[in-house]
Amino acid sequence: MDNRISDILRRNRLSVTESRQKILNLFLSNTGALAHADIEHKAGERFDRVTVYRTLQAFVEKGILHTIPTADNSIKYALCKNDCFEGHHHDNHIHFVCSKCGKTECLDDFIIPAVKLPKNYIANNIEIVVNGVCNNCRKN
Amino acid sequence: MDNRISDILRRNRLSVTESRQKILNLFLSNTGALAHADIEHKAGERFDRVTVYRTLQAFVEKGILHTIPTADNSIKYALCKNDCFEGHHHDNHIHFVCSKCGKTECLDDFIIPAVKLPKNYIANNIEIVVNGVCNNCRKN
DNA sequence: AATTATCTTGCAACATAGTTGCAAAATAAT
DNA sequence: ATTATTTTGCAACTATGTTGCAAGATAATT
Ligand SMILES: [Mn+2]
Ligand SMILES: [Mn+2]
Ligand SMILES: [Zn+2]
Ligand SMILES: [Zn+2]
Repeated sequence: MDNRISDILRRNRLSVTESRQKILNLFLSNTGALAHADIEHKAGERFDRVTVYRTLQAFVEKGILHTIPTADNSIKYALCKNDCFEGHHHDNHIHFVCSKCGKTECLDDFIIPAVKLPKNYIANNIEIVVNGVCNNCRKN
Repeated sequence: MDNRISDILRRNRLSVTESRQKILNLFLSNTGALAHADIEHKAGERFDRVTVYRTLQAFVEKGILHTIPTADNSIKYALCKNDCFEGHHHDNHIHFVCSKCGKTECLDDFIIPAVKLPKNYIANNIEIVVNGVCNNCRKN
């Protein structure tokens, strides 16, 4: 399999195994976020449910993937772009869910704006999920 | 039970039953959002799981409650303040989750700001959930 | 107020999502 | 090549959510 993939795994001190390579490959060769179920079935390949759970969990811990909470209460996973590492995520960008094609995207260049809060409230993390119609679906 | 409660139910064309009154009362006498589990056990009272699901669902449909998606992928429910009605919610405010006391609040007066999106993207709905420390917990 | 019609509830049974312990298999270290 | 460590898959389990249906409660009608 791709060399880049085993590099990423080794860099994060994860032993390179077949399922980790295949699951990571799904994210690298896919734009958009994936749900657990997507991964479990993807491409005819079938991984054990438990392995998928543990792999996603490991990837999130290591800062390879981040989670996206969506309105329908299903977690999606997407690649971290740059400066995330073990236990320290910096994925402060807007997420977009298209109601036509269902795709969930990271809008990596669209920074979370400052939000006003009541007096003495402290913000640590701000999640913004926009639901709407993406460029592609608007045209068709 | 409180008169106001049966009024709300009748106004929404819901027959006034004991469980609906008790569950609605929980929200009226409680600041902050409640999760399904909170409601199921609340105050020694025990309602059947199925009844709680169906009641919450009915209240959301009627515009009495709205849902709040949280980062840990658990839905919370909170009262709609004003102009929500059957199938048309207008709860476009910020939600705040305190990481100390765990309380989830509707910041009803804190309007969702406009967010920049890529060209040709259309926003229909914007969810903002802020995680941090509330006024109360900051002082202690 | 009594009867009838409609709606709601609780139970059982089911479906799906997620977790844990453990032996076997795979990977990494020596 | 051998040993040590990590990961996997299975089974068994818990938690969460859904559906059909008969019995009970509420609302409408007389
Ligand atoms: Mn993202
Ligand atoms: Mn709210
Ligand atoms: Zn789209
Ligand atoms: Zn607090």
